[in-house]
Amino acid sequence: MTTQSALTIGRVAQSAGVAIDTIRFYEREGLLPEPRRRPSGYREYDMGTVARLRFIRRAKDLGFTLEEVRELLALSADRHGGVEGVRERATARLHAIEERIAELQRVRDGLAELVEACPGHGAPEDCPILKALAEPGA
Amino acid sequence: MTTQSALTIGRVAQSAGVAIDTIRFYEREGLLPEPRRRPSGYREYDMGTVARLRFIRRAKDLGFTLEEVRELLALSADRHGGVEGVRERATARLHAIEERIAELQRVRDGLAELVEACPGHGAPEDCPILKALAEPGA
DNA sequence: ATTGACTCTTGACCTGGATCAAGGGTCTAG
DNA sequence: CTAGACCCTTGATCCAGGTCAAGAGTCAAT
Repeated sequence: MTTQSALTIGRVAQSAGVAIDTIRFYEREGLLPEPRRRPSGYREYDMGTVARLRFIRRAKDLGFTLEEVRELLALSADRHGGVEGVRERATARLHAIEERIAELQRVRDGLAELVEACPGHGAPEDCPILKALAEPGA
Repeated sequence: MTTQSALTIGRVAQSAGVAIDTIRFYEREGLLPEPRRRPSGYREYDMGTVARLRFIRRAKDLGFTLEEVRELLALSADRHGGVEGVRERATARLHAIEERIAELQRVRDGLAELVEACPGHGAPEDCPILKALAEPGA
């Protein structure tokens, strides 16, 4: 069992490795539910929130936007049918990443060719990099 | 020789394939010099500006930031020593792109593994994607 | 009891690269 | 001459994902 001890926002932030402001921001954005409050107004959390914040961080590391994370969180709470949605979103993300990689590879190849062809000295007119940038073609 | 006929901002925008607002924005940002003006205040350009805008667009397509483009433009005007700088910047950009590709490939591999392992149905607790996002590890 | 660390709210600000709106002047084809 | 397309300036707005500041209240250790 994870504990239900009351954590302050500062402790949660520490445990989850995010900034305090980020937690309040996520709350406003609907990624975290509104927490209980002490009579003084202080937010009270438990370890579940820490886990949820780590979930968010990991999803972000996988390239999901906060909007997509919101969806994933909703789907993960859906006991019937949520898993299909999760798999769909992950697949879509995977394809997007693959497209981005392919695009970057094209850019890299083009740039690598230019760098190789450039002697690194001489007149600007003879620099293939500058010529490629200046030429009307492509 | 390229012509020195006076072009309005609209024609330049059309020829270079950018928005009028973008041209004024680049001028403010120092990527384009302040142009001559008609008595009415209308900006007047020549084909050199069109070429310069195309240079900027191509450099952006290669992943250079506007700040870097500014540098490239300065270097391209430096008849002595500019080429070394250009090659350096291009090499740096190339390395940054390669790092970004490697990073995305790691993300892709991680995500692909999860998607493959996920049956696409069943309970959320059994979904490897959700488990990976929820687990404390890594 | 005090003090220093913590938390609260509201609301502004940041990056990069534009893009748009409002309100007004200019140019040109017919 | 006039209509409509074009251009001018200033300043606001957008996107995502936070980050910061001010001013005030609270908590815990000494």
